[in-house]
Amino acid sequence: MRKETSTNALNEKMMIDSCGMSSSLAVIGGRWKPAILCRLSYGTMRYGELKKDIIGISERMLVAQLRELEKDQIITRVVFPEVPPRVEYRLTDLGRTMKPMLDAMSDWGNMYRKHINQTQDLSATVLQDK
Amino acid sequence: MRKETSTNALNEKMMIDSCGMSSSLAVIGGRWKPAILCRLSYGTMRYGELKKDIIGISERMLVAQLRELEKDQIITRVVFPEVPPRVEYRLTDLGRTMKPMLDAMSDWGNMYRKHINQTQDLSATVLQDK
DNA sequence: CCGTATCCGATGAGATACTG
DNA sequence: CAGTATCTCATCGGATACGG
Repeated sequence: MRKETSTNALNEKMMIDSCGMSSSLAVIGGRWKPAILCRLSYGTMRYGELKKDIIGISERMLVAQLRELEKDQIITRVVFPEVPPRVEYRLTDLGRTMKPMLDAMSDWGNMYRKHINQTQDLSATVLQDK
Repeated sequence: MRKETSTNALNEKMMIDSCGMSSSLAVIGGRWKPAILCRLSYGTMRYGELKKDIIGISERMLVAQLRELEKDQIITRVVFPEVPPRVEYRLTDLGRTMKPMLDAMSDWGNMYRKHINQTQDLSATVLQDK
């Protein structure tokens, strides 16, 4: 970034050069984490609510992604010793610091989709800016 | 955004709920695209420069990622009809609109890594904010 | 209600050798 | 110089059945 001295042959260097983006992607990447984070950013949710709300996710994947986010200290899992059992998930303080990043990604993604749809509609099969 | 559409027609709803994040991740996600985008955000680069600079990437993956970014209209590939051949890659106007998002991701990722390293150093085996 | 366990196909990604 | 072509293995993600 500042200078590209490629004398260091470590992948660690590559990650530093990638400006922390790789670290962010390691936490929020994957198919389902955006959906989970987007929902929890609005507040606490129960397991069943997440499962019902995120259309198409399997229980296996939901649990796996929640466990990863918990391990990464982005969310917390609160178990209520009741019958029937109840488990709530919420963002940690660290998780809430993601908001500017999530907003930026959401904004650009929406803009990008509109742009792609427009160019597709206008030029149909022809890509004239290539 | 690209490849999920075939299996489940309801995924469209999920992606809208995910606030465009999925669209962004479809474009910038993956192991090598952060490294490529980060470098091209500083200006034009030749194929060989990218290959030399991004430690550990195989030619196969470099070409594949560049082709995807080109298809997504994020970068352009400029071929100079010279001997020896020369090919330059640069961001498109659309690609340059990613900067706020890339910066936000970079900033959060760097902050996150510092945070994780600190809590590891300080609390060792104990996680007290759980 | 809130998960695990198991199986399996699709995709991502690395190594190596070759080419216009 | 700037790529292709194959082969291979690891990981991601889906379906289904079962467990506390």
